[in-house]
Amino acid sequence: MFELIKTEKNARRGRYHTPHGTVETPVFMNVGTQAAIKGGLAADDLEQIGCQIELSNTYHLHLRPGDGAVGEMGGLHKFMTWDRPILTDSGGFQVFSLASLRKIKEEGVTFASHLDGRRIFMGPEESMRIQANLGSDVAMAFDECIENPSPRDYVKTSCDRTVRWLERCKKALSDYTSEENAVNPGQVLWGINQGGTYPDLRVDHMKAIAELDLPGYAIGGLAVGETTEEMYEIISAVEPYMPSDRPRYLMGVGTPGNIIEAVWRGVDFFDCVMPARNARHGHLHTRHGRININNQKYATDPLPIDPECGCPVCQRYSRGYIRHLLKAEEVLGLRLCVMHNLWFYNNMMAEIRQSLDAGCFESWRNEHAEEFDRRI
RNA sequence: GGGAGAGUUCCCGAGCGGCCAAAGGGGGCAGACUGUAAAUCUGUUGUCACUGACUUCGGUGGUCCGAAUCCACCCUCUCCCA
Repeated sequence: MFELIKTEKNARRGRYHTPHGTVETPVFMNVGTQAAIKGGLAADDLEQIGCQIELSNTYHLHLRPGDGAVGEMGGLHKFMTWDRPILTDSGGFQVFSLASLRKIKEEGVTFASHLDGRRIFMGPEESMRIQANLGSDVAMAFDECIENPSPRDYVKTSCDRTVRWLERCKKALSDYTSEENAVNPGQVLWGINQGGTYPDLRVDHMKAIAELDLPGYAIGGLAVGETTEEMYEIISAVEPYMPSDRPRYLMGVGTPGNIIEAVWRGVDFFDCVMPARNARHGHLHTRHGRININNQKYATDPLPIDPECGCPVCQRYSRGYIRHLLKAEEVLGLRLCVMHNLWFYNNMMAEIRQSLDAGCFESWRNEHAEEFDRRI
C-alpha cells in the first residue's frame, strides 16, 4: 500500500508498506542480483549504508541455487538474512541482456542458460512461480525489455503481448500467493510499461496495464540505447497516465542526475547496477562529481574519496590507500568502493526526501543534479 | 683455466637479412559501463615539427643496396668440466 505524503509539482514524497516493513520514497533499491551485493557487502553492511530495500533477480536465482532451494530455506529474506523489503525482477531484463541466447513466443521465452547452455523456459506463470518461491515483497511482471531504438511495428507487437503476459502474471501470482504454504502471502505484483521511444505507444500501453489495477507500476525499457533526453521525454509522456495513488518505479536508472530528474518528473522507486559496477571499476561519486580513483594523481592522496561524505569509508580510508587496494586486486578495495558509492546513492535519496519534506526540492535539484554527474 | 648457451623496447618474451618501432603476455596510463553473462570490456604504451622523420634490439667495428637478424673483437650473465 502506498501513501502519498507530499508533492512538489510532479515530484512526490511517499511511503510504501510491505510485509517486511515500510519504505520511504523516493528510494533507491540496492541491487543484489544473485542474492548478494557484488563487491562483498553483507547484510550488516546494507544496514550501514542506509539500504531500505534490496533487489534480486528471478532468472539468476532460478538457475542458481534454484528457487526451489531458496523456497525450502524459507524464502529470500531468511536465505540472505535480510528481513526488510525485497523486490525481485522478473527475468524480463534478461530477455534484453541475453538477447543472443533466447527466443520469444506467445507462451514465453526460451533461454539457453548462460551458465551451461541448457534450455530454460520462462513465461509469465514460470516467472511468478519462481518469484513466489523466492518470497519477495514485490514481484515484477514478466515483460520483454525492448532494445532502443526498435521498429515501431515490433514495439507494438511486443507491447500487446506484454499486456497479455501481465494478465497471466496477475492470475498466476494470486493463485500462488493464496496457496496454504505460500512463502510470502503478502507478495504483490507490479506492472511494467513498455513502448520503446514512441510516446503514443507508451501511453496506450500504460492505459492498458493501468486497467489491471495493480499495486504498483514501473517504466521499463529505458536507458537501453536511447538518449537521455528521449528518456526524460518518455517519462514525462507516461507519467500523467500512471495512477497517482500507486508507486512508480523507473527500472534500471540511473546516474545520480538521471534519478534526480526522474524524481522531478514524478518517479518514486529506482534501481541501478551503476553505482556498484562503477565502484568496482574505481569510478566513485563525490558531491562535486565523479572521480576515477585509479588515476595516477590519487596515488599519494591522503584525502578520503569525498571529504564532504559521511560514509564509513570516508571516515577512515584515504584515496591513496584505496587506489593501492584496487591496483593490487585486494577484495577490500572493491568492498570499500562499493560501500562508498551505495552510501552516496542512498544518502542522495535521503537528501531528496528531506528537501521534499521541506518543500525545497526544486532548488536542491538545481544545485546538485548536474554537478553529481560531472566527471572530475 | 676449458667448453656450451644467452643478452630485444618498463618487465617477461617472440623475431633470426628487407613486409620491424619490432608478435604475445604482464605492468603502466586513460576511457566505457544505466531492471548485472561485467573484480568486465576498449584504447594506448620509443621520440618528434607525428598520413612523415628520427633514435632503438649489451658495446665497438665490419659485410651488404639494406642488419635486432651475418662476421670479428670486447663486456656481462647462466650452465657444464677442471
